[in-house]
Amino acid sequence: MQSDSTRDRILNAAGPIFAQKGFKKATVREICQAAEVNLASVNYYFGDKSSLYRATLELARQLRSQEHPIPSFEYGTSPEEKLNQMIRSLVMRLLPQKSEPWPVRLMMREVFNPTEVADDLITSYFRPFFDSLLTVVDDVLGYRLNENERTQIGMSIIGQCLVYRTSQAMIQRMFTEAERESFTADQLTQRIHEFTLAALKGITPATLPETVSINQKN
Amino acid sequence: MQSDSTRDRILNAAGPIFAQKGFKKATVREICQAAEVNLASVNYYFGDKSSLYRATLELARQLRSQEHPIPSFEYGTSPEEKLNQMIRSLVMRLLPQKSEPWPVRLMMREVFNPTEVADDLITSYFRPFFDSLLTVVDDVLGYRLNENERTQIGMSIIGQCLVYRTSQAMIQRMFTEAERESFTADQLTQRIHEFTLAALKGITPATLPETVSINQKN
DNA sequence: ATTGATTTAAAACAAATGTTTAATACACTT
DNA sequence: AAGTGTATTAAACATTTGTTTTAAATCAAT
Repeated sequence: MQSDSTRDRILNAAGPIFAQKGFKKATVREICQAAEVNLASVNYYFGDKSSLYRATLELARQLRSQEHPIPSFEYGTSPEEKLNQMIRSLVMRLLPQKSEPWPVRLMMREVFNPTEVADDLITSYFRPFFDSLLTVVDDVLGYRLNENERTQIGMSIIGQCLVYRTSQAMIQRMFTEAERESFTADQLTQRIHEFTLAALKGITPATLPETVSINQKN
Repeated sequence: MQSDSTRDRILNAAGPIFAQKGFKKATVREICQAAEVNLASVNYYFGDKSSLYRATLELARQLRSQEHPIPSFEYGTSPEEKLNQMIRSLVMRLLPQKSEPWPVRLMMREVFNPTEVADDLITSYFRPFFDSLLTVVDDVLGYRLNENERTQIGMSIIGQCLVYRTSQAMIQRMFTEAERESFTADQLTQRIHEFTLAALKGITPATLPETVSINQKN
Protein backbone atom coordinates (compact mmCIF):
# COMPACT_ATOMS: atom_id res chain seq x y z
CA MET A 1 0.00 0.00 0.00
CA GLN A 2 1.59 3.17 -1.08
CA SER A 3 -1.26 5.05 0.54
CA ASP A 4 1.10 4.84 3.46
CA SER A 5 3.02 7.74 2.16
CA THR A 6 0.20 10.27 2.07
CA ARG A 7 -1.76 8.94 4.99
CA ASP A 8 1.32 8.84 7.14
CA ARG A 9 2.43 12.26 6.10
CA ILE A 10 -0.92 13.60 7.27
CA LEU A 11 -0.69 11.75 10.55
CA ASN A 12 2.82 12.91 11.24
CA ALA A 13 2.01 16.47 10.37
CA ALA A 14 -1.21 16.48 12.36
CA GLY A 15 0.50 15.27 15.53
CA PRO A 16 2.61 18.31 16.31
CA ILE A 17 -0.07 20.73 15.15
CA PHE A 18 -2.84 19.22 17.25
CA ALA A 19 -0.41 19.01 20.13
CA GLN A 20 0.46 22.66 19.90
CA LYS A 21 -2.88 24.23 19.11
CA GLY A 22 -5.53 21.79 20.16
CA PHE A 23 -8.32 20.34 18.13
CA LYS A 24 -10.31 23.47 17.55
CA LYS A 25 -7.56 25.87 16.64
CA ALA A 26 -5.73 23.49 14.37
CA THR A 27 -7.12 23.75 10.85
CA VAL A 28 -7.27 21.10 8.21
CA ARG A 29 -5.68 23.45 5.73
CA GLU A 30 -2.75 24.01 8.03
CA ILE A 31 -2.22 20.32 8.52
CA CYS A 32 -2.41 19.57 4.83
CA GLN A 33 0.01 22.33 4.03
CA ALA A 34 2.50 21.01 6.56
CA ALA A 35 2.08 17.51 5.20
CA GLU A 36 2.35 18.79 1.66
CA VAL A 37 -0.78 17.01 0.60
CA ASN A 38 -3.98 18.16 -0.93
CA LEU A 39 -6.70 19.64 1.21
CA ALA A 40 -9.12 16.88 0.39
CA SER A 41 -6.79 14.14 1.56
CA VAL A 42 -7.79 14.39 5.19
CA ASN A 43 -11.38 13.64 4.38
CA TYR A 44 -10.37 11.01 1.90
CA TYR A 45 -8.24 9.03 4.28
CA PHE A 46 -9.85 9.74 7.62
CA GLY A 47 -13.41 10.75 6.88
CA ASP A 48 -13.33 13.95 8.84
CA LYS A 49 -11.24 16.07 11.12
CA SER A 50 -12.44 14.36 14.29
CA SER A 51 -11.41 10.94 13.06
CA LEU A 52 -8.02 12.26 12.14
CA TYR A 53 -7.70 13.61 15.66
CA ARG A 54 -8.59 10.26 17.15
CA ALA A 55 -6.10 8.51 14.91
CA THR A 56 -3.42 10.98 15.92
CA LEU A 57 -4.11 10.42 19.58
CA GLU A 58 -3.98 6.70 19.09
CA LEU A 59 -0.62 6.98 17.39
CA ALA A 60 0.61 9.19 20.20
CA ARG A 61 -0.32 6.62 22.76
CA GLN A 62 1.40 3.84 20.88
CA LEU A 63 4.59 5.82 20.48
CA ARG A 64 4.51 6.91 24.06
CA SER A 65 3.56 3.83 25.98
CA GLN A 66 6.42 1.82 24.62
CA GLU A 67 8.78 4.56 25.60
CA HIS A 68 7.67 5.27 29.17
CA PRO A 69 6.09 2.22 30.74
CA ILE A 70 5.09 2.19 34.36
CA PRO A 71 8.21 1.38 36.34
CA SER A 72 8.56 -2.20 37.38
CA PHE A 73 10.81 -2.87 40.28
CA GLU A 74 13.38 -5.53 40.76
CA TYR A 75 13.13 -7.76 43.77
CA GLY A 76 14.76 -6.20 46.75
CA THR A 77 14.15 -2.61 45.78
CA SER A 78 13.59 -0.61 48.93
CA PRO A 79 10.26 1.19 49.33
CA GLU A 80 12.05 4.53 49.36
CA GLU A 81 13.80 3.72 46.13
CA LYS A 82 10.50 2.65 44.56
CA LEU A 83 8.97 5.94 45.55
CA ASN A 84 11.90 7.77 44.06
CA GLN A 85 11.50 5.93 40.79
CA MET A 86 7.79 6.64 40.64
CA ILE A 87 8.37 10.32 41.21
CA ARG A 88 11.15 10.40 38.69
CA SER A 89 8.95 8.70 36.17
CA LEU A 90 6.25 11.30 36.71
CA VAL A 91 8.59 14.25 36.59
CA MET A 92 10.31 13.01 33.48
CA ARG A 93 7.01 12.64 31.71
CA LEU A 94 5.72 15.97 32.84
CA LEU A 95 8.61 18.32 32.76
CA PRO A 96 8.45 20.39 29.61
CA GLN A 97 11.62 19.70 27.73
CA LYS A 98 13.37 21.77 25.16
CA SER A 99 12.38 19.54 22.31
CA GLU A 100 9.35 17.93 23.76
CA PRO A 101 8.00 15.06 21.74
CA TRP A 102 4.57 15.90 20.41
CA PRO A 103 2.91 12.75 21.70
CA VAL A 104 3.47 13.90 25.26
CA ARG A 105 2.12 17.32 24.65
CA LEU A 106 -0.90 15.98 22.83
CA MET A 107 -1.76 13.54 25.56
CA MET A 108 -1.31 16.13 28.26
CA ARG A 109 -3.59 18.47 26.41
CA GLU A 110 -6.18 15.78 26.17
CA VAL A 111 -5.96 14.98 29.85
CA PHE A 112 -6.26 18.54 31.07
CA ASN A 113 -8.69 19.76 28.43
CA PRO A 114 -10.48 16.58 27.56
CA THR A 115 -12.51 16.35 24.40
CA GLU A 116 -14.22 12.98 24.51
CA VAL A 117 -11.34 10.62 23.89
CA ALA A 118 -9.97 11.27 27.32
CA ASP A 119 -11.88 8.59 29.16
CA ASP A 120 -9.99 5.72 27.68
CA LEU A 121 -6.70 7.52 27.97
CA ILE A 122 -7.14 8.16 31.65
CA THR A 123 -8.46 4.80 32.68
CA SER A 124 -5.89 2.87 30.71
CA TYR A 125 -2.92 5.11 31.25
CA PHE A 126 -3.11 7.24 34.35
CA ARG A 127 -5.27 5.23 36.64
CA PRO A 128 -2.89 2.25 36.62
CA PHE A 129 -0.02 4.57 37.36
CA PHE A 130 -1.92 6.10 40.23
CA ASP A 131 -2.76 2.70 41.68
CA SER A 132 0.83 1.68 41.37
CA LEU A 133 1.88 4.82 43.18
CA LEU A 134 -0.50 4.12 46.03
CA THR A 135 0.91 0.65 46.43
CA VAL A 136 4.35 2.13 46.81
CA VAL A 137 2.99 4.50 49.44
CA ASP A 138 1.66 1.50 51.34
CA ASP A 139 5.11 0.01 51.13
CA VAL A 140 6.83 3.07 52.46
CA LEU A 141 4.42 3.40 55.34
CA GLY A 142 4.45 -0.27 56.10
CA TYR A 143 0.68 -0.30 56.38
CA ARG A 144 -2.33 0.72 54.37
CA LEU A 145 -4.19 3.90 55.19
CA ASN A 146 -7.92 4.15 54.88
CA GLU A 147 -9.04 4.73 51.32
CA ASN A 148 -9.83 8.37 51.74
CA GLU A 149 -6.55 9.44 53.20
CA ARG A 150 -4.65 7.10 50.96
CA THR A 151 -6.18 8.65 47.88
CA GLN A 152 -5.56 12.19 48.98
CA ILE A 153 -1.95 11.48 49.76
CA GLY A 154 -1.60 10.09 46.29
CA MET A 155 -3.05 13.32 44.99
CA SER A 156 -0.56 15.31 47.03
CA ILE A 157 2.27 13.45 45.42
CA ILE A 158 1.16 13.74 41.84
CA GLY A 159 0.10 17.31 42.50
CA GLN A 160 3.65 18.24 43.32
CA CYS A 161 4.77 16.85 39.98
CA LEU A 162 1.85 18.00 37.84
CA VAL A 163 2.21 21.60 38.87
CA TYR A 164 5.37 21.95 36.85
CA ARG A 165 3.37 21.25 33.75
CA THR A 166 -0.06 22.64 34.43
CA SER A 167 1.32 25.90 35.66
CA GLN A 168 3.92 26.38 33.02
CA ALA A 169 2.53 29.77 32.14
CA MET A 170 2.55 30.86 35.74
CA ILE A 171 6.08 29.62 36.27
CA GLN A 172 7.30 31.40 33.20
CA ARG A 173 5.95 34.66 34.51
CA MET A 174 6.85 34.25 38.16
CA PHE A 175 10.46 33.19 37.89
CA THR A 176 13.48 34.39 36.03
CA GLU A 177 15.05 32.21 33.41
CA ALA A 178 17.92 31.52 35.75
CA GLU A 179 15.57 30.29 38.43
CA ARG A 180 13.69 28.19 35.97
CA GLU A 181 16.82 26.52 34.77
CA SER A 182 17.25 25.02 38.18
CA PHE A 183 14.01 23.17 37.67
CA THR A 184 15.75 20.14 36.26
CA ALA A 185 14.22 16.72 36.33
CA ASP A 186 16.93 15.46 38.66
CA GLN A 187 16.63 18.25 41.13
CA LEU A 188 12.86 18.29 41.18
CA THR A 189 12.78 14.55 41.61
CA GLN A 190 15.09 14.76 44.55
CA ARG A 191 13.20 17.59 46.19
CA ILE A 192 9.79 16.10 45.74
CA HIS A 193 11.05 12.78 46.93
CA GLU A 194 12.57 14.29 50.05
CA PHE A 195 9.46 16.35 50.72
CA THR A 196 7.15 13.41 50.25
CA LEU A 197 9.25 11.01 52.24
CA ALA A 198 9.42 13.40 55.16
CA ALA A 199 5.67 13.88 54.98
CA LEU A 200 5.00 10.15 54.97
CA LYS A 201 7.34 9.50 57.86
CA GLY A 202 5.72 12.21 59.91
CA ILE A 203 2.15 11.36 59.21
CA THR A 204 -0.01 10.15 62.00
CA PRO A 205 -2.75 8.08 60.52
CA ALA A 206 -5.70 10.34 61.12
CA THR A 207 -8.38 7.75 61.12
CA LEU A 208 -7.20 4.69 62.84
CA PRO A 209 -9.26 1.68 62.36
CA GLU A 210 -6.81 -1.03 63.20
CA THR A 211 -4.31 -0.27 60.49
CA VAL A 212 -3.74 -3.61 58.92
CA SER A 213 -0.23 -4.45 58.09
CA ILE A 214 0.09 -5.63 54.54
CA ASN A 215 2.43 -7.28 52.09
CA GLN A 216 5.73 -8.90 52.51
CA LYS A 217 6.01 -8.19 56.19
CA ASN A 218 4.52 -10.97 58.15
CA MET B 1 -27.08 57.41 30.48
CA GLN B 2 -29.21 54.47 29.78
CA SER B 3 -26.35 52.97 27.79
CA ASP B 4 -25.32 51.57 31.14
CA SER B 5 -28.05 49.10 30.89
CA THR B 6 -26.94 47.65 27.60
CA ARG B 7 -23.22 47.84 28.19
CA ASP B 8 -23.56 46.20 31.57
CA ARG B 9 -25.87 43.57 30.28
CA ILE B 10 -23.23 42.61 27.75
CA LEU B 11 -20.50 42.52 30.35
CA ASN B 12 -22.52 40.43 32.74
CA ALA B 13 -23.55 38.02 30.05
CA ALA B 14 -20.05 37.75 28.64
CA GLY B 15 -18.50 36.86 31.99
CA PRO B 16 -20.02 33.44 32.51
CA ILE B 17 -19.78 32.56 28.84
CA PHE B 18 -16.11 33.42 28.50
CA ALA B 19 -15.48 31.67 31.79
CA GLN B 20 -17.11 28.50 30.61
CA LYS B 21 -15.97 28.29 27.01
CA GLY B 22 -12.92 30.45 26.69
CA PHE B 23 -12.28 33.27 24.29
CA LYS B 24 -12.26 31.34 21.06
CA LYS B 25 -15.26 29.13 21.57
CA ALA B 26 -17.49 31.83 22.97
CA THR B 27 -19.25 33.59 20.13
CA VAL B 28 -20.39 37.16 19.97
CA ARG B 29 -23.82 36.05 18.86
CA GLU B 30 -24.14 33.81 21.87
CA ILE B 31 -23.19 36.59 24.22
CA CYS B 32 -25.59 39.05 22.64
CA GLN B 33 -28.39 36.56 22.78
CA ALA B 34 -27.79 35.91 26.45
CA ALA B 35 -27.66 39.64 27.10
CA GLU B 36 -30.74 40.20 25.00
CA VAL B 37 -29.07 42.91 23.00
CA ASN B 38 -28.45 43.39 19.34
CA LEU B 39 -25.52 41.67 17.65
CA ALA B 40 -23.86 44.95 16.77
CA SER B 41 -23.84 46.19 20.36
CA VAL B 42 -20.60 44.48 21.25
CA ASN B 43 -18.75 46.31 18.54
CA TYR B 44 -20.59 49.50 19.30
CA TYR B 45 -19.64 49.55 22.96
CA PHE B 46 -16.36 47.68 23.05
CA GLY B 47 -14.91 47.97 19.58
CA ASP B 48 -14.31 44.28 19.09
CA LYS B 49 -14.49 40.91 20.75
CA SER B 50 -10.99 41.08 22.19
CA SER B 51 -11.68 44.34 23.97
CA LEU B 52 -14.83 42.93 25.43
CA TYR B 53 -12.79 40.03 26.72
CA ARG B 54 -10.30 42.33 28.35
CA ALA B 55 -13.06 44.34 29.94
CA THR B 56 -14.65 41.18 31.27
CA LEU B 57 -11.39 40.03 32.78
CA GLU B 58 -10.88 43.39 34.38
CA LEU B 59 -14.33 43.22 35.92
CA ALA B 60 -13.62 39.72 37.15
CA ARG B 61 -10.52 40.86 38.91
CA GLN B 62 -12.28 43.73 40.60
CA LEU B 63 -15.09 41.53 41.83
CA ARG B 64 -12.70 38.89 42.97
CA SER B 65 -9.92 40.76 44.65
CA GLN B 66 -12.24 42.42 47.08
CA GLU B 67 -13.67 39.08 47.98
CA HIS B 68 -10.58 36.97 48.56
CA PRO B 69 -7.67 39.07 49.69
CA ILE B 70 -4.42 37.51 50.74
CA PRO B 71 -4.83 36.42 54.35
CA SER B 72 -3.43 38.83 56.89
CA PHE B 73 -2.61 37.40 60.26
CA GLU B 74 -3.24 38.78 63.68
CA TYR B 75 -0.36 39.19 66.03
CA GLY B 76 0.35 36.02 67.86
CA THR B 77 -0.83 33.66 65.20
CA SER B 78 1.34 30.58 65.30
CA PRO B 79 3.31 29.69 62.18
CA GLU B 80 1.39 26.45 61.87
CA GLU B 81 -1.88 28.31 62.00
CA LYS B 82 -0.65 30.75 59.37
CA LEU B 83 0.25 27.88 57.13
CA ASN B 84 -3.15 26.39 57.65
CA GLN B 85 -4.84 29.63 56.68
CA MET B 86 -2.74 30.02 53.56
CA ILE B 87 -3.57 26.51 52.46
CA ARG B 88 -7.22 27.02 53.24
CA SER B 89 -7.24 30.21 51.24
CA LEU B 90 -5.73 28.42 48.27
CA VAL B 91 -8.02 25.44 48.48
CA MET B 92 -11.09 27.59 48.84
CA ARG B 93 -10.19 29.56 45.77
CA LEU B 94 -9.32 26.54 43.76
CA LEU B 95 -11.80 23.88 44.66
CA PRO B 96 -14.49 23.74 42.02
CA GLN B 97 -17.68 24.50 43.83
CA LYS B 98 -21.18 23.65 42.91
CA SER B 99 -22.07 27.24 42.07
CA GLU B 100 -18.69 28.60 41.26
CA PRO B 101 -18.59 32.31 40.64
CA TRP B 102 -17.65 33.03 37.05
CA PRO B 103 -14.86 35.45 37.93
CA VAL B 104 -12.87 32.63 39.49
CA ARG B 105 -13.33 30.33 36.59
CA LEU B 106 -12.41 33.03 34.12
CA MET B 107 -9.26 33.98 35.96
CA MET B 108 -8.23 30.37 36.37
CA ARG B 109 -8.70 29.81 32.69
CA GLU B 110 -6.56 32.79 31.94
CA VAL B 111 -3.83 31.63 34.28
CA PHE B 112 -3.61 28.11 32.95
CA ASN B 113 -4.26 28.91 29.31
CA PRO B 114 -2.98 32.43 29.07
CA THR B 115 -3.94 34.63 26.17
CA GLU B 116 -1.93 37.81 26.60
CA VAL B 117 -3.64 39.44 29.53
CA ALA B 118 -2.18 36.90 31.89
CA ASP B 119 1.05 38.70 32.70
CA ASP B 120 -0.52 41.40 34.76
CA LEU B 121 -2.87 38.99 36.43
CA ILE B 122 -0.09 36.75 37.60
CA THR B 123 2.35 39.38 38.77
CA SER B 124 -0.25 41.34 40.65
CA TYR B 125 -2.33 38.50 41.97
CA PHE B 126 -0.46 35.23 42.29
CA ARG B 127 3.08 36.32 42.81
CA PRO B 128 2.26 38.23 46.01
CA PHE B 129 0.42 35.23 47.31
CA PHE B 130 3.34 33.00 46.55
CA ASP B 131 5.76 35.33 48.32
CA SER B 132 3.48 35.47 51.27
CA LEU B 133 3.37 31.70 51.37
CA LEU B 134 7.13 31.46 51.34
CA THR B 135 7.36 33.82 54.28
CA VAL B 136 5.07 31.57 56.22
CA VAL B 137 7.27 28.62 55.32
CA ASP B 138 10.23 30.50 56.77
CA ASP B 139 8.22 31.03 59.91
CA VAL B 140 7.32 27.41 60.27
CA LEU B 141 10.89 26.28 59.74
CA GLY B 142 12.32 28.95 61.94
CA TYR B 143 14.97 29.77 59.36
CA ARG B 144 15.19 30.61 55.71
CA LEU B 145 16.18 27.99 53.17
CA ASN B 146 18.29 28.85 50.18
CA GLU B 147 16.29 30.39 47.37
CA ASN B 148 16.24 27.36 45.21
CA GLU B 149 14.94 24.93 47.77
CA ARG B 150 12.63 27.54 49.22
CA THR B 151 11.00 28.12 45.88
CA GLN B 152 10.57 24.47 45.11
CA ILE B 153 9.00 23.81 48.45
CA GLY B 154 6.56 26.60 47.75
CA MET B 155 5.76 24.88 44.48
CA SER B 156 5.19 21.61 46.29
CA ILE B 157 2.64 23.29 48.50
CA ILE B 158 0.67 25.07 45.83
CA GLY B 159 0.97 22.02 43.62
CA GLN B 160 -0.94 19.99 46.15
CA CYS B 161 -3.75 22.51 46.04
CA LEU B 162 -3.72 23.29 42.33
CA VAL B 163 -4.06 19.69 41.33
CA TYR B 164 -7.65 19.62 42.48
CA ARG B 165 -8.47 22.23 39.88
CA THR B 166 -6.10 21.53 37.04
CA SER B 167 -6.88 17.86 37.03
CA GLN B 168 -10.60 18.13 37.45
CA ALA B 169 -11.16 16.08 34.33
CA MET B 170 -8.81 13.40 35.54
CA ILE B 171 -10.39 13.30 38.96
CA GLN B 172 -13.83 13.00 37.51
CA ARG B 173 -12.77 9.95 35.56
CA MET B 174 -10.60 8.31 38.15
CA PHE B 175 -12.85 8.44 41.17
CA THR B 176 -16.44 7.60 41.89
CA GLU B 177 -18.82 10.33 42.86
CA ALA B 178 -18.78 9.08 46.43
CA GLU B 179 -15.02 9.37 46.59
CA ARG B 180 -15.12 12.80 45.06
CA GLU B 181 -17.59 14.03 47.60
CA SER B 182 -15.02 13.50 50.28
CA PHE B 183 -12.88 16.11 48.55
CA THR B 184 -14.29 18.91 50.64
CA ALA B 185 -12.43 22.12 51.24
CA ASP B 186 -12.17 21.38 54.93
CA GLN B 187 -10.87 17.91 54.54
CA LEU B 188 -8.41 18.76 51.80
CA THR B 189 -7.14 21.71 53.78
CA GLN B 190 -6.54 19.53 56.77
CA ARG B 191 -4.82 16.79 54.79
CA ILE B 192 -2.60 19.09 52.82
CA HIS B 193 -1.73 20.98 55.94
CA GLU B 194 -0.80 17.84 57.77
CA PHE B 195 1.19 16.52 54.85
CA THR B 196 3.05 19.76 54.38
CA LEU B 197 3.74 20.27 58.04
CA ALA B 198 5.16 16.80 58.38
CA ALA B 199 7.31 17.40 55.34
CA LEU B 200 8.65 20.68 56.67
CA LYS B 201 9.42 19.22 60.06
CA GLY B 202 11.28 16.34 58.53
CA ILE B 203 13.26 18.25 56.00
CA THR B 204 17.01 18.29 56.37
CA PRO B 205 18.09 21.63 55.05
CA ALA B 206 20.51 21.61 52.19
CA THR B 207 20.94 25.26 52.93
CA LEU B 208 24.61 25.28 53.60
CA PRO B 209 26.35 27.96 51.55
CA GLU B 210 27.82 25.28 49.40
CA THR B 211 25.07 23.32 47.75
CA VAL B 212 25.93 19.93 49.09
CA SER B 213 23.39 17.27 48.43
CA ILE B 214 22.86 15.21 51.52
CA ASN B 215 21.11 12.28 49.98
CA GLN B 216 21.95 9.60 52.39
CA LYS B 217 21.58 6.32 50.64
CA ASN B 218 20.39 3.68 52.97
C1' DA C 1 -1.37 -1.86 -23.58
C1' DT C 2 -6.06 -1.76 -21.63
C1' DT C 3 -8.91 -1.43 -17.98
C1' DG C 4 -10.61 -0.53 -13.54
C1' DA C 5 -9.68 0.98 -9.08
C1' DT C 6 -7.15 4.12 -6.31
C1' DT C 7 -5.03 8.49 -5.41
C1' DT C 8 -4.27 13.42 -6.18
C1' DA C 9 -5.68 17.95 -7.44
C1' DA C 10 -8.36 22.18 -7.89
C1' DA C 11 -12.33 24.22 -7.21
C1' DA C 12 -16.67 24.86 -5.19
C1' DC C 13 -19.92 24.64 -1.37
C1' DA C 14 -21.93 25.57 3.01
C1' DA C 15 -21.92 26.91 7.55
C1' DA C 16 -20.10 29.70 11.29
C1' DT C 17 -18.64 33.98 12.87
C1' DG C 18 -16.50 38.71 13.61
C1' DT C 19 -17.42 43.07 11.81
C1' DT C 20 -19.63 46.91 9.33
C1' DT C 21 -23.33 49.50 7.35
C1' DA C 22 -27.32 52.07 6.85
C1' DA C 23 -31.65 53.01 8.35
C1' DT C 24 -34.60 53.92 12.32
C1' DA C 25 -35.93 55.08 17.02
C1' DC C 26 -35.11 57.66 21.07
C1' DA C 27 -34.04 61.43 24.35
C1' DC C 28 -32.90 65.77 25.27
C1' DT C 29 -32.09 70.71 24.07
C1' DT C 30 -33.50 74.87 22.02
C1' DA D 1 -42.02 71.18 17.38
C1' DA D 2 -37.61 70.78 15.17
C1' DG D 3 -33.09 69.38 15.52
C1' DT D 4 -29.17 66.89 17.12
C1' DG D 5 -26.49 63.48 18.92
C1' DT D 6 -26.87 58.82 20.83
C1' DA D 7 -28.63 54.10 20.82
C1' DT D 8 -30.71 50.21 18.57
C1' DT D 9 -31.90 47.22 14.90
C1' DA D 10 -31.87 44.29 10.80
C1' DA D 11 -29.31 43.23 7.16
C1' DA D 12 -25.24 42.61 4.67
C1' DC D 13 -20.30 41.71 4.24
C1' DA D 14 -16.02 39.33 4.50
C1' DT D 15 -13.33 35.83 6.18
C1' DT D 16 -12.37 31.42 7.97
C1' DT D 17 -12.94 26.66 7.81
C1' DG D 18 -14.80 21.85 7.39
C1' DT D 19 -16.50 19.25 3.76
C1' DT D 20 -17.83 17.69 -0.94
C1' DT D 21 -17.49 17.31 -5.79
C1' DT D 22 -15.61 16.34 -10.09
C1' DA D 23 -12.09 15.55 -13.10
C1' DA D 24 -7.41 14.22 -14.04
C1' DA D 25 -3.54 11.34 -12.94
C1' DT D 26 -1.44 7.24 -11.27
C1' DC D 27 -0.99 2.47 -10.41
C1' DA D 28 -1.83 -2.62 -10.58
C1' DA D 29 -3.49 -6.51 -12.77
C1' DT D 30 -4.94 -8.88 -16.75
